[in-house]
Amino acid sequence: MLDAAAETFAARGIASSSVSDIAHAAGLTKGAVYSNFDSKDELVLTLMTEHVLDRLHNALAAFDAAEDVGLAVHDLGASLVEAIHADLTWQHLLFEYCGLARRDPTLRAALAERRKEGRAAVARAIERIAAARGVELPMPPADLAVAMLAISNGLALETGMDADGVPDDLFPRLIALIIGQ
Amino acid sequence: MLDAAAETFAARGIASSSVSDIAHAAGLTKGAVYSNFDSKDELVLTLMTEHVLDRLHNALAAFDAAEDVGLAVHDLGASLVEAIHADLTWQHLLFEYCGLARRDPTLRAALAERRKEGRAAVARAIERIAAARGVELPMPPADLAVAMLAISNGLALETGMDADGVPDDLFPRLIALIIGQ
DNA sequence: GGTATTGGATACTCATCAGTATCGGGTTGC
DNA sequence: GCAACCCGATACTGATGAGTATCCAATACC
Repeated sequence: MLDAAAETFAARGIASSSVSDIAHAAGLTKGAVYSNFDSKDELVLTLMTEHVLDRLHNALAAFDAAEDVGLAVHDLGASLVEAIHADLTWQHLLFEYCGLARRDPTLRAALAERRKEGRAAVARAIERIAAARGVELPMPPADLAVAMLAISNGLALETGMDADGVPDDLFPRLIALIIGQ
Repeated sequence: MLDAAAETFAARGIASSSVSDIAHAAGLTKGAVYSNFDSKDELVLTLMTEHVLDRLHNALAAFDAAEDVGLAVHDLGASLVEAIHADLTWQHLLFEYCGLARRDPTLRAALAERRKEGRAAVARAIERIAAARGVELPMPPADLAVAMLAISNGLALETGMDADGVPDDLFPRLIALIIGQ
């Protein structure tokens, strides 16, 4: 059900997907949706929350792998880029969701909360890796976390507008410059 | 008329603004809109095109000012940040527009074209400034232009999700690190 | 001064979509 | 076996919004 919703949203966007569309994609009807969720909004919220947690989990796993296996910072960036590419559609969904949240105080608060947690988790991961490798960070881990997320999202946005001209390895190159190798 | 549309879009978003809303904001009615534009889509396209050109023009003016007055790179970044802050709403409109374009091949092509031009203009400005100051760029100007636009947009996105935790001066600090002072 | 043109108003149509009410059929518990 | 209960289907409602048809008035043009 949530999978069907995810597919539909990916194909048509959140706002342009009707509840019927979603139900149909799941091989069911509207009634089924409304017997599982109170409203379309709740469905969206559930789906996004779940996926955001997934993404965060994956990203942190990548960090941990980097720590364990001893990848260079550059390679870590590359592996993140790969994840981003595979997940471009999702990132664009997040952008739309972000736009929706702007006009809905409840949603906005919920999103801000989760985002804070996500940033904090990334910040801790950065700090851990830096400590493990003896890397001197050029700014507080929290700011660095914001920067990494922003660059990742910004590049995804740019890719969405015009995929040519956004080199695949731009992200790791930027990270390397910011970290100072 | 376009001003009214811009205000309405800023307040309610593009998709959630009805043609009546826009007309009303202009002190007119739907008929007036449809006697000036063939469709809502055309109105949106006109408005966004115009505003994108404005933004580009302003950004380039900022670059030129930097060159003339001899601001440090850091200060240039700060002045850009100011422009971004003032224009946050607009940037969020661009994100929504970008999402709309994803599902409309015509729109997508138009947006990609304008984006390419914008990036090229920024790249030329960067190259010019670097040459004027004898700064050695860490990567091709084109890539640097993409990076700057991406970081600016990424930070705007992040600010939209949770304004706290995105320091005002993060952008110039990142630029400084990337350029290497 | 009279006619054509244009910018805008009013009042529709038509489609879409969130949400509701109600019904059926299968499963679970007794 | 029977009753309570879900889960899902069907068939609505009500609202909204894009787009259209038509009319009106003011201005421009001859």
